[in-house]
Amino acid sequence: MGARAVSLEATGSAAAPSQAAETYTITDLAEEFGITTRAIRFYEDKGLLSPRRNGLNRVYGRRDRARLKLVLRGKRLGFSLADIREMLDLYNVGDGQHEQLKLLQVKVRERLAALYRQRQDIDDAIAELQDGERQIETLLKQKG
Amino acid sequence: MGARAVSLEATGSAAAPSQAAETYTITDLAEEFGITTRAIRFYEDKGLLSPRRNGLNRVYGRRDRARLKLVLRGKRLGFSLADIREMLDLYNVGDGQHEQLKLLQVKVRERLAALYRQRQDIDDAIAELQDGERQIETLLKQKG
DNA sequence: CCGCAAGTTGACGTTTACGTCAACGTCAAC
DNA sequence: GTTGACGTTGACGTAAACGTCAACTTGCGG
Repeated sequence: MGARAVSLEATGSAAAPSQAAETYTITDLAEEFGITTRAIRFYEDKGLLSPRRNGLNRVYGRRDRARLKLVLRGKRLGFSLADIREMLDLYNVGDGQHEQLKLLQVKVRERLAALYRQRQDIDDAIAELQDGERQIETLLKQKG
Repeated sequence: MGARAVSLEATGSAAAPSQAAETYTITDLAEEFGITTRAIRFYEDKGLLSPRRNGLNRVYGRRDRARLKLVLRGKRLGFSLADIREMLDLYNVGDGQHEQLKLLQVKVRERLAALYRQRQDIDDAIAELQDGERQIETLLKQKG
């Protein structure tokens, strides 16, 4: 269908500074962030995004784009989509209120604790593997 | 059925130092290593173990137990069961020959490289989250 | 007026390492 | 003789985050 309809000036234009609405198609965002359209629709299914519609077509505004950015950031930090959804929901209810901040703080600290544990596990594994590597080299020198 | 049949002296006895065969039932091993019998059977399905049989019942010897130990060690180090199978197979073909050692070395180095990358990612995430934590605290102090 | 590219929904497939039945066998004890 | 603990195989379920496919719809370029 015609998805390129509305997005006349997605990346900023020379003339017409009117900034009418700053909208994006699903492929605009997919390309910008290096993900697939399927992923974006999946996020919507999970309640992380809720773009407007032009008929059937999804129309993303600046806030949608910002939300997507937060989603990807959350993923990079290792949060599950469910976690991310929860955090985003919090921010949209009271918009940065005390309670929400507290909860976010809890989430962040939990994630940090998990990451510390993970790093410890990895360090242990690295140590063990380095040991193994040395042993292999010794064997290779002996019999190799 | 009768699984406790053969395993008269699994953990070493006072009399009868004959050490007849040193066999274990599946639950012996499961309990010793803190895993489920289902897991052990699963490993067998994947070709990681191949205990003898007493009729239908699995009978594990010392070598089986050693292999299982290696499997669990491999898992701790982050190898997939397929990887572990490959490595175990290598060790049983030529039993520690040059070629096998070389291949094992490659595997170990690959795994190390992956772990270094993972640790870097985790460190990045930790830094970002610590940053976020500070910002949250600042906001909480400001607006309390 | 037609085709094609881009969009849509919905359903099923993928991967890994098991968990969870179901339905059954069997041996030792009570 | 039956209960109960332990064993067996086989099949299906789970979780996460999408990929892939099918079957359509729609609007713009030519």
